[in-house]
Amino acid sequence: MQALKGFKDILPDESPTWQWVESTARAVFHRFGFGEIKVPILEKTELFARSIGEATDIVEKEMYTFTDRNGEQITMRPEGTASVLRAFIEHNLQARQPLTKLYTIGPMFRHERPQKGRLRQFHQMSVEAIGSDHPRLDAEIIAMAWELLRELGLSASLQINSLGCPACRPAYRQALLDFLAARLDKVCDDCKRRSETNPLRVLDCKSAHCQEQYQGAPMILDHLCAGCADHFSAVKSSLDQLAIPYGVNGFMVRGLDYYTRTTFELLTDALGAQSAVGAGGRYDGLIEQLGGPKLPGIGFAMGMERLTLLLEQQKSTAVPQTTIDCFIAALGEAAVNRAFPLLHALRAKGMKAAMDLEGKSLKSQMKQADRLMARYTLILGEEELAKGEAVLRDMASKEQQTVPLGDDPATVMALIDATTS
RNA sequence: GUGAGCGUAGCUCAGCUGGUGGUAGCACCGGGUUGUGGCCUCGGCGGUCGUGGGUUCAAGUCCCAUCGCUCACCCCA
Repeated sequence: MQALKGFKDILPDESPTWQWVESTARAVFHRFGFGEIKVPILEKTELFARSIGEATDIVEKEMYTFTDRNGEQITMRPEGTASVLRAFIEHNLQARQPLTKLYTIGPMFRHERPQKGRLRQFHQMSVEAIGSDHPRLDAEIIAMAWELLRELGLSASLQINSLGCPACRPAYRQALLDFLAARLDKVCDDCKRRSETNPLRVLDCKSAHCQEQYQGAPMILDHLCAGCADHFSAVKSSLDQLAIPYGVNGFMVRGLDYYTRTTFELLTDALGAQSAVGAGGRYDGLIEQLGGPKLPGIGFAMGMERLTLLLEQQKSTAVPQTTIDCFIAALGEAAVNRAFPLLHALRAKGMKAAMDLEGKSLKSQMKQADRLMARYTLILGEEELAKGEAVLRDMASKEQQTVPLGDDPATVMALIDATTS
């Protein structure tokens, strides 16, 4: 038996890295005023079709969609935003406060060919701010993503773009299509296809030959309406205020249809082709499109596999090590009988404690203590036991002291506490 | 969906033009140290060579299929 293609077990060795990413993210999100929302993994297929876009690759060929026992078309979420907005609308969250800040963390599913940093079940931290179209909010959101990466000890480059709005994008799109129409016979098959499905993406083609054809192509940033142009320059100056470095990339296009105005990506060069560790943008018409109030919003997602890969790749020392407070090494049946309830008592008092249950040699038990990175080892031998004592060894300094066991097993903990502080 | 590379011990890998699977390293267990970890040293445990066919006297090695992994394209976090 083996896991499905593109599905992966996260083993205990890797868990500390994952937990650290998650706890750091939560801390940052909370500091920026975001609250956690937990949303279902399954939704009606229609939700994703309406938000992400019928013609996108995700909806067209990557979703895990099936008919459930009641004959309903349901889908395992391929991203987080749609579900969060559905919940926002369903529970009228806009009625509680003018600006709603939400994040969710969990698995997403896309049937893609697995690759470095890309799995079929992957994990994202997804962040949404709903209720304002102020450009400072865009900058604040980007700043939060930036700050999270900084606190994780990772570096990435920030690229931003504006995709315009329903007032200016259609005209630009038409101008681009006109431009492409004259050159369609000279470009690669991918570009021919893209000009049908997502013309804005054509300009980002990697082929040098195609790039030659696109010299002088109309650029979205030159076709923004006054409102979008002002918004974009305000976003840029707000980022300047926060001293967050960015590059403007007029080719950057998102794969989801709902984006408007500001879009951004956080890119790394350390993950091969999967260079985006985080990306997002504004989606001002989406909530209304899903049947909710006419409210603007902006959000981003970060890929947890990619973050943990980066941390492991650079052997980050920031990830806290798993250690234990005390290992109890007991020698002989009488000592084990004394140690076993002591172990339980220490744990009940909040201590990370461990002991060997197999009656191994002291040498073996010391090795276990070392492997578990125990701060202390409490050695309970026949001799000490007879005197109601034990030996407490500081594993780093190798200093040992004889300690009274006392009637209450937890006195040992008090002693360790005192020694630690 | 397209293309390329790769599957040998828990992990990292040797294994030549087919001829008995490696005293390999790491990890694990034990001894050296009859009650003291990391270093050292000695020993031990551990393998359906991904799976199924085929060629051959003989296949880890060659061929086909299949599953999986990896990388890139596409797309995307």
